[in-house]
Amino acid sequence: MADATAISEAEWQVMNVVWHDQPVEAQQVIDQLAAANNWSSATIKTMLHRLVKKQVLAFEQTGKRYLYRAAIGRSDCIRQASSSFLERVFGGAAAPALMHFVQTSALTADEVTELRRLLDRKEGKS
Amino acid sequence: MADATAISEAEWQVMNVVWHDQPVEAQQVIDQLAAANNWSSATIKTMLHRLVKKQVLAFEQTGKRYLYRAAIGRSDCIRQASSSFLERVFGGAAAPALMHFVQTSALTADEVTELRRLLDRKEGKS
DNA sequence: TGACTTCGTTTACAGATGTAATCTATCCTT
DNA sequence: AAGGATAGATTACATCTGTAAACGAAGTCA
Repeated sequence: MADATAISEAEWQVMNVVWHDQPVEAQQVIDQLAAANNWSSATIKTMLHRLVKKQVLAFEQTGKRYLYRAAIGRSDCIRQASSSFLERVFGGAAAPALMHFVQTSALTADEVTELRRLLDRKEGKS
Repeated sequence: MADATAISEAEWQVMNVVWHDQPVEAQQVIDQLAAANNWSSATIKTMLHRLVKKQVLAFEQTGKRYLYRAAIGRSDCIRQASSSFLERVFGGAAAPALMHFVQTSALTADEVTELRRLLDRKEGKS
């Protein structure tokens, strides 16, 4: 099944930090995730390593340390994860998924407005 | 990480058949999935077995055969998978996820209308 | 009633994942 | 320059997943 870029649960957490703070040193990732997840620093190092091997992360060496940065855009990964989720859980049907999220989420008035705007645009196009 | 009920990719396929045709015999599942996924019948039997062990599936024995039926509602699983997806990919923020899906999906006019209706209701409540 | 078929159970095995200890090379400090 | 701290690499290991063959019991057909 392995899609081109399959990022696991734990790896997503690491990548989210990377995308946010890029470029980052391992230590920064550790600072942000170790305590929160009760992970040892070794665990995070392993994940960084695996992400590099999967070519989701790239790094540039400065002296002894590495500076990591994403090799794949966050939006690409989101696209891929979303479509895989959609396929798996909703058989690929976006509408039911949307309805589910609309009904089960707390949305601010602004968010509702924005969504409505996107829907309008959508309608115009069809 | 294993949430109460973690259903894997392949298992979702099986469950989708079960929820749809419930109660089902193994053979029915095999008929619907084996060819499409290029799975041997043994593979599907394994998945049924594992789902029973995970208590996602229940069965009732009639003679030699089993009649399987879901032990967990589809909507419960959807809720759980959706929230896990949301957490993992969007850090739990529903609005960005919704926007993503609205923008990247093809929606019929009816679906758009329905979504708008749900949003209206949402707004009324806040 | 014996042979064949079929269904569920067991066993198998490789790769992915979560989780981490250990090793090694290197940089900083005294 | 020697010693300690540290970063990345290597090794470890249990569990989960995908995928399936093999096995044993039971129903079916001739």
